[in-house]
Amino acid sequence: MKTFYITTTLPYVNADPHIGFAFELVSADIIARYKKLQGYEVFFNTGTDEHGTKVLQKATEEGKDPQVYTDEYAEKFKQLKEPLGLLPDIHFIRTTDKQHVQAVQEFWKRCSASGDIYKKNYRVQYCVGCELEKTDSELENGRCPIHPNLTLQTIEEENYFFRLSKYQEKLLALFERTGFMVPAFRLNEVRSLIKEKGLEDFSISRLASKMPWGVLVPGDSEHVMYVWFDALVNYISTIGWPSDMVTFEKWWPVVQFAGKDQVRQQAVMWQAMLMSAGIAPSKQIVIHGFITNGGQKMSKSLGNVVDPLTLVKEYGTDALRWYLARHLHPFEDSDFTLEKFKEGYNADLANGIGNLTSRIMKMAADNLSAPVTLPESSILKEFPECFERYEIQQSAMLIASKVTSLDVRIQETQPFKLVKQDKEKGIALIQELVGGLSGIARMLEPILPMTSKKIQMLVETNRMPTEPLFPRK
RNA sequence: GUCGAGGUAGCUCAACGGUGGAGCAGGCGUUUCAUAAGCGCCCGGUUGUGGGUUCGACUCCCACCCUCGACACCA
Repeated sequence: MKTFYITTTLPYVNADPHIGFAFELVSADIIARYKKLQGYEVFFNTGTDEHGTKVLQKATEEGKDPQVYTDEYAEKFKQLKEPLGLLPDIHFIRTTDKQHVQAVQEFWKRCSASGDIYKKNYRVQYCVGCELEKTDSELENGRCPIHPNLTLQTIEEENYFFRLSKYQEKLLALFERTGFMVPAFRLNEVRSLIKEKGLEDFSISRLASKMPWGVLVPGDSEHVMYVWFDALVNYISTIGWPSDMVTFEKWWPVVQFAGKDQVRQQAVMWQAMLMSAGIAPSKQIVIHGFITNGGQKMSKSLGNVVDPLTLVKEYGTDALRWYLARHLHPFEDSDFTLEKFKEGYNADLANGIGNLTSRIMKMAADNLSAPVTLPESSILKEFPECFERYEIQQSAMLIASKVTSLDVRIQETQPFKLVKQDKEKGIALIQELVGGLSGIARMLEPILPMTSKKIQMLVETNRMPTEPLFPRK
């Protein structure tokens, strides 16, 4: 059987799940479901990234043991499955899982054996005000934004480094592979950067005395692995590497979904790490954009983070999935507002799919003596092509246009009248419409699985819905 | 600053150099199978600005203005 392995990134557990991650999960889920329908055996992975400074910090703030803290958070993310309508057999890995930790240590050893890990002094900048280490991106004009009046201290410590520089040429060669990254312009960005600036080795450990919440470096208990190194390995540990190589070989390589802030980590660091460990690169990396809120960046500090679960509670799972699929650009940033969400819901779902189902199935229930037996209705041929290119929005738009064309067909042929004048012709027409509706249901399967099933059930039992599929809001 | 993408109808976006389109929103009309839903029509744009090439430019060239993204450990 053909196999297909797809994964999201693992969200870091220092904040509640937000709509951006829901977008990533649902997008990957739609592709996973599509592949299943195409006859593939599918492995769909997600999980939580649980080690590192920020988690330790958050746990300490809340007066919790980090393990307890991460257990709670992992549960929160696991519980997205139902409300987001994810495949029931989705795999959920935690970077604190024993099997993962062992895999990471083995992975380290492989890289080390390749001569790609070495010790070097590492300079960190330290803000006395925050009593925290600061990364360059956290600084403004070389100063801590919270304590701009204090001079940062430079602390040196010995860290392990990964020999990223060694893989520059190999990475560039990998990037030549067409379709390695979708959309291509993301790859062009890194490619030109590598060519201009080159790649420097990066630090992959921290002192355990300062930051104990991580995977121990094999053979050196004074060091803990930097959370990047640890987390990336999940993509192979989740499918059994290295203990179950049969399973691993069955699924690898992977199609990865990730946000645009992940390009470097997923396309450069992770691919180099795989090369070092002697493992084939990922199959494909698909980079999506961010969701803004009324044009503004969503962030905790701005307090404008959209909670996907609130939307699900009011509108339902498939309503959220529809919005994510139909109204967000797959690769660019898109804006979210409640008004737009509601507008889209009413236009596409209540007035569109929901209403069409009601009107067709009412005619069917009233006039057909038996459920329509369905010939293999043909699906628009552009439809699968959209998914192959990860153009989920396009596929949703095709469905919407199909809905409109059926509405027009009803208007033009007036089967509700015809059936009174020429019963035979009227019935034939209604059967045709039911067939069309069923075709829509089939196209909806990967995107709105529950709605698809509901419509198919109505067709099979020749009934109109007892209540609207999507009540108007 | 360097590199990249883009600025088109109120909003979101389409348009191989050949009379600027769609969806949503808004207005009018109309059908009754349907969720005050549907369908039709209308409204709506000197295509960022200024030059140039061309018989002809949203589309090519130059300049300028503006917006957004990337620029390494943001986990």
